[in-house]
Amino acid sequence: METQEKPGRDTLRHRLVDAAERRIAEQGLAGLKARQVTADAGCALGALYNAFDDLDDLVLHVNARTLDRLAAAFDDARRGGEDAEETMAVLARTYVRFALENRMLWSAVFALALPEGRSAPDWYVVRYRALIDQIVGPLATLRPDLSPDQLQLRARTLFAAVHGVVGLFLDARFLAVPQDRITPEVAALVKAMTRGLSAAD
Amino acid sequence: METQEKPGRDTLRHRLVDAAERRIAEQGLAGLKARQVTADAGCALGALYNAFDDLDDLVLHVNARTLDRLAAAFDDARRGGEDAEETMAVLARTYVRFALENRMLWSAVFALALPEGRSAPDWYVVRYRALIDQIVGPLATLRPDLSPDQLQLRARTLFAAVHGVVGLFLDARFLAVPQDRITPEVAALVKAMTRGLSAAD
DNA sequence: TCTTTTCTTGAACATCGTTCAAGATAGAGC
DNA sequence: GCTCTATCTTGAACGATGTTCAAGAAAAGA
Repeated sequence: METQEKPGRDTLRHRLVDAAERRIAEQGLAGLKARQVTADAGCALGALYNAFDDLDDLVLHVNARTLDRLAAAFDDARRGGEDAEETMAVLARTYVRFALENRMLWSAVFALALPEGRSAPDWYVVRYRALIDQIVGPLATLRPDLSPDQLQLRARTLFAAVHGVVGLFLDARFLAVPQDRITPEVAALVKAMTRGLSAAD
Repeated sequence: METQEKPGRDTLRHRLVDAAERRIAEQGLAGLKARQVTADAGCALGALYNAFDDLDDLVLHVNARTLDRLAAAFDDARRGGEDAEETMAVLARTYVRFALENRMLWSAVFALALPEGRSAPDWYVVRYRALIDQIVGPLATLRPDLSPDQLQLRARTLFAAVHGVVGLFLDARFLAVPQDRITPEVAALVKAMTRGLSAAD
């Protein structure tokens, strides 16, 4: 059902994603309204539903961009570390920094709740998997005891754990924590998870 | 602004929380509608706004119940462990089991996004803090090198990390993972985080 | 019993996502 | 150029939603 993306940088689809990205970055996911975003993109309300299935579909495209940017940051970061352990630490710092600098867009990636049963399309999942794969590399060096299958799973666990820490700390619903304490905590978490050689599993 | 809670088990407030809890448990947070919940509770639409400030306010009361039940489960669990390390492992298993058995209600606790700037009331934050405090105990035994302040922070980190793992694994948006693989991963995470004595921080 | 306060009601309002029939536009074939 | 067809565009309309509010009912106090 996903129509071919025309390469043009000035298609309606592109302008809509731009407008939605701005809106989410400024007002958060909840601040994204169909009427507002179509006005920003300079088209009628209904045109949105010709370009995309849904508002959720539009958000998915914004989120894909965000994931791509994080993946690019990971790419740079991976070149920074001397050994695998340092690479892992750099990746963690990169993640924290990215989340802090792109708060709204980053939360939108995880706040979007697809309706019951509807799962993300392949072109979206691919991006998430690419992120995990960047972790598998250094993790494999640090944990030669784990099978490829276990490595894949453990990389996701590590990602999810860091995600949970950053997310729950950023969310001011519960007691707010000074931002400069997040990075050390995440570093401790990652170090503990990667220094697992002495202890089994 | 929070009015006195009358003790009666059959007040309108109580019936509304009951109805909302059922609705969330069955349909998820997104399935909770003002008209539906007031019909279930047997009152008019407007009565909701006399009993509670808001729909969000109602959800907060449902979430408080959920947090109380998790705290009770933690209470039982803490009596189960021989030493501190085992206690911590039991707490982790308890958390995972609780989240799996109360999926919708548990996600509602973290899915509720208060409007910009509005933070949770004290009577709600107290419940979250109580949960963390149950972790601080065994963690203090395992990590005598940490100051009280660092302990409080590290307990939150641990909680948030486990939360992230369970949350991201349950969310079928990204690749789904068999449920029986979650518990071992969380166990490995907790073990790594508590066995930090040899490594610094 | 009268007065005052509190609770209850459901119609009304504003806003939202989404649909759709009608009009505009753009190619394709000749 | 002309015609037919397919696609894009439009904005009014629909149904659902959260919230408000004036009016009436019930309860509480004196």
